[in-house]
Amino acid sequence: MSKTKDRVTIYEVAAAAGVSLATVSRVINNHKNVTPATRKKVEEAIERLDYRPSGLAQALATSKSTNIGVVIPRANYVYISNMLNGLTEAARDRGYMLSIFVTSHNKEEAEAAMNRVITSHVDGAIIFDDELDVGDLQHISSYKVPVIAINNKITADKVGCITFGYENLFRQILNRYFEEGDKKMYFLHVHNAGRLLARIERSFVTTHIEAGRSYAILSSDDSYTKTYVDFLEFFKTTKSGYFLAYRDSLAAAIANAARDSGLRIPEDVEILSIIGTKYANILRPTLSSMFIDMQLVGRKAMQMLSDLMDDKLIQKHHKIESTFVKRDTTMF
Amino acid sequence: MSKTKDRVTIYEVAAAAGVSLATVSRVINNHKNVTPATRKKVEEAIERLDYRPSGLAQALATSKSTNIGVVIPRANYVYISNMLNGLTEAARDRGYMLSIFVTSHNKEEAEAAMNRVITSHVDGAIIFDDELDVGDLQHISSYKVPVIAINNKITADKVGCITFGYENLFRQILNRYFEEGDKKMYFLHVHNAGRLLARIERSFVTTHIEAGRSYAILSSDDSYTKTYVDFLEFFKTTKSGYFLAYRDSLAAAIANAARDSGLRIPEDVEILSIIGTKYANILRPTLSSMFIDMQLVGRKAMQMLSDLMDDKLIQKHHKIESTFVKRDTTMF
DNA sequence: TTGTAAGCGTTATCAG
DNA sequence: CTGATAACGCTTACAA
Repeated sequence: MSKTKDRVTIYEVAAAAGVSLATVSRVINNHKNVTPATRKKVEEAIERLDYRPSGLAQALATSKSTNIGVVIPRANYVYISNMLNGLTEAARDRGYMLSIFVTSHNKEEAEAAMNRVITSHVDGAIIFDDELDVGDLQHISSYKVPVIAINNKITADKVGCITFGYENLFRQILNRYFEEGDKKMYFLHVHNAGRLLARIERSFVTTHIEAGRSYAILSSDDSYTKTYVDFLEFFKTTKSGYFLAYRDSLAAAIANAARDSGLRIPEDVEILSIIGTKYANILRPTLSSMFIDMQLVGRKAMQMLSDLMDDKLIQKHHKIESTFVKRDTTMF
Repeated sequence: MSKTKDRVTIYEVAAAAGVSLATVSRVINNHKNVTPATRKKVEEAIERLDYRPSGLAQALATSKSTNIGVVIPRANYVYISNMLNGLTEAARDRGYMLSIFVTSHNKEEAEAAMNRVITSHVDGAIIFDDELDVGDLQHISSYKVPVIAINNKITADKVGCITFGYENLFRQILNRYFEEGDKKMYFLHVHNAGRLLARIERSFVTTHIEAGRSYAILSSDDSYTKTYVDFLEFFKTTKSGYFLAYRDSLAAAIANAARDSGLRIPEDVEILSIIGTKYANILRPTLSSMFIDMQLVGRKAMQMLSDLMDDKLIQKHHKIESTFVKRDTTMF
């Protein structure tokens, strides 16, 4: 049988060191009131037995798990992994581990994830899933789980949030283009790409309507190859336009298709990548893009959560502005 | 004070339903031997009190945490997030959560991470950090933690591994080039980029030596911009070469610098991206690259771990071969 | 079918 | 300074 030796417990250490388990506990928690001599005895026993305390038992006894739950959508976008990176580093610096929960962009799964977060007994949660509403988040925080919501404007008792400043800048870009540019604008609609995109799409529509401009929504798959092929077809008949794509790879698909169709960028075809990453600068033509430093978002979220858990988060809502970087795919 | 109501426990549910806590436990664990009537009473009480069992207490009682520890290097490379994605999905399908531990590429941190994995009481671990050796992994598995090591050929009692088939293919590519190509080869050395790169670099050297060929190692920073600037300089004096770069962004830096220096790809400058991602196909020129499906690696790792935990992993070592895709940056 | 009680591995509150 | 002992919230024989 694969019965390896059972986990060494604090009792065995106590026995080996000839003290009580209480003393061992004091040693591993660096409590004062332990004679150097006994401390040494205990430490040697620990070393000898290769003892590691059980985080589980500690968590149960102290009701602190040093675990942070992170809920993210399943899509493996570069910007999400950037955020995860900021999160992991900030968490590590504070001595927390991260438990990852993935969801799709749908409400049921998001709520199921919530339940798993609750039962998993985390000390706090960072939730990047805009399918959840105030009720859901209040619900989880009623379990004494402080929450930072990302991309979801919600504040409540133990709930803080980080939102992205996209729409203002986006409108500005459009309005400026209405004045100085001359091409018709096309928005790439991606099904189920989350509420952020949906909100931007709405901005796109209303800004056009307010300006009395015509526009078009193009339905797209969230895949480079498919989009590339579609646009090769598209550019057979349409020879110019200003295209707004959700992410770099989609924007690149349009750029590549345009070039391969003999169109000039940005003279004939202009493209804006809405959620830019570092690839916007690596791809050729370099992509004009809107940008948010997701690594920063991750770090900030962890910092806010940390404050929230200590009951000293004053600014419960933090807004991170996006920036616009003009590169080769737009005129301005 | 922020004293929200305390967590509802199984006792309160039992009291509310007028049964004992054992019965409640049976209900939440779907044990048979519970009258529909009592089951209903209990379920109503659960609903009414909005009760969620504590995963912590369950884990302690059953010594199963349904948690898998994942150790990954801190670098936020696309291929790592791809793997993470495969991992998260496979884990979710099996009802596990993932606890993430990040390390840098150094042995001490890796060992510290090991300790955290051990105390965190996970049911199994997936370790993608090639700084650890057999001893370290045996050590963790002596705590009854089954382990799958990725990119590290180690098998032991409760240890399985996934390795990458890189070197053979790599040597093949080089040897073929020795026959048909004519440029001098340059290997981009990146400091602290892990043992996989180091191993490939060694292959590079020995293959050249065996063939009696001269070569060069170029020291590089792991940054697109820095590499791009360096190569702009480099191409002022050197006008041709076959360059081997660790990842897509570095390969793109060379390609862009070459083009911006008026050099032709692949006639003057050839480039191979060693760890290709989907961007190899998006970038222009498209990058010839070696490729491993890291999402698959993640899924496979989870599957092997799952088998290992059930004591029915027969093939403890699984090798995943890389493939070579010729694209625009090489002649063949 | 249901209840009682002994763990699971710690921490923490008392006495001593 | 150290040692009993009661939690922490749940599972699981064993009894009833």
